[in-house]
Amino acid sequence: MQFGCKYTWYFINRNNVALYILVIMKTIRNTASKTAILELITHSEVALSHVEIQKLTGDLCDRVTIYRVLERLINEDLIHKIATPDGTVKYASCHHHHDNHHHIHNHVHFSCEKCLSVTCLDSVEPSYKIPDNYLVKEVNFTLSGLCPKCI
Amino acid sequence: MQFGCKYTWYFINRNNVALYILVIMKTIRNTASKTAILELITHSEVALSHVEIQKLTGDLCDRVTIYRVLERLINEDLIHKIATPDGTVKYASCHHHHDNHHHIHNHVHFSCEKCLSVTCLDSVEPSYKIPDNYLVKEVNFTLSGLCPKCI
DNA sequence: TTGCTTAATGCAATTTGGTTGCAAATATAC
DNA sequence: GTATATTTGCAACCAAATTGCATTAAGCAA
Repeated sequence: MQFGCKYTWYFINRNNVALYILVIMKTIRNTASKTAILELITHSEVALSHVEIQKLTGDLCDRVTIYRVLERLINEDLIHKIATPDGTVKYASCHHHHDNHHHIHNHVHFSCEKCLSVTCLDSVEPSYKIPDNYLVKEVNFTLSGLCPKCI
Repeated sequence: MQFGCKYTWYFINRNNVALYILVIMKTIRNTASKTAILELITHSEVALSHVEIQKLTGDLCDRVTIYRVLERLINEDLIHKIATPDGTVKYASCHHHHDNHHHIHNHVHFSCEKCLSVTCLDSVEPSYKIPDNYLVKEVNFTLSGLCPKCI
């Protein structure tokens, strides 16, 4: 069998049933839009919304492309999505402050109600207790109020 | 001066300027839509979105009315708004578990990534430390993963 | 370098979520 | 019951996000 893209065959034998699994590997491409948007987010002090990215990139690319690039960057684990308490979606770069014991992704953010900025608080480590019939995979901790600049 | 609704006059004297302030008291009315929507939210195990409320109420009222009723219920402090990690807005009834020391409104929720349900975790009390150049007014703590039903 | 394959983009159209203005309906006080 | 202001329904509007499809271009191999 021949394919133009990269692929691998896996073989497993389960319950006397032979399975050949074809894994097609999608090659991720680097484009001008993608690198520019990632640059913007990683160099920004605060988390950025789609409209903010659109204004900052100007006519670099279509707004639909921005959506698709953001989606890809999330899949590649280069950025993460933040929802502010009012439901606005923002994007920030990942710093990978994982909980070493349980490999839980921690997101600690501060959302200023005055200037509407969202900042990652990498130094803050929240602690909590939860009934063990829940499986926690991600911790999303958003504090809101006034940031140092607006206080 | 005469008004059909309730009102009070306040008088203050500040910097040699006399101010008469008229405070008009809006009377809140109970309607079929309002009671039905509040019933729905208070009796629901999980937080509900606008579309979910719309489906559950059927043709009880217009979708605009739902928005306006929800807004009023929030103002009356009977329900509160929750933003899930992906940016979806949901509504749940208030249980008033305030932080006794700082009078900060605590919102602790669990968001299931499989059934997309959002539940209030009233028993969980997160602890944290934050640089004191921030003024924290509200704490929004959302854990995500798998809920007991989906585990 | 050239050509091939498939990922990524642009554009238009569409869907979804939420808001606003205004006339009509209705809850509450008297 | 009547008066009055609140609430509702409807239509229109707006912004945010998604989808389909033809076109463009990134990256691999020869």
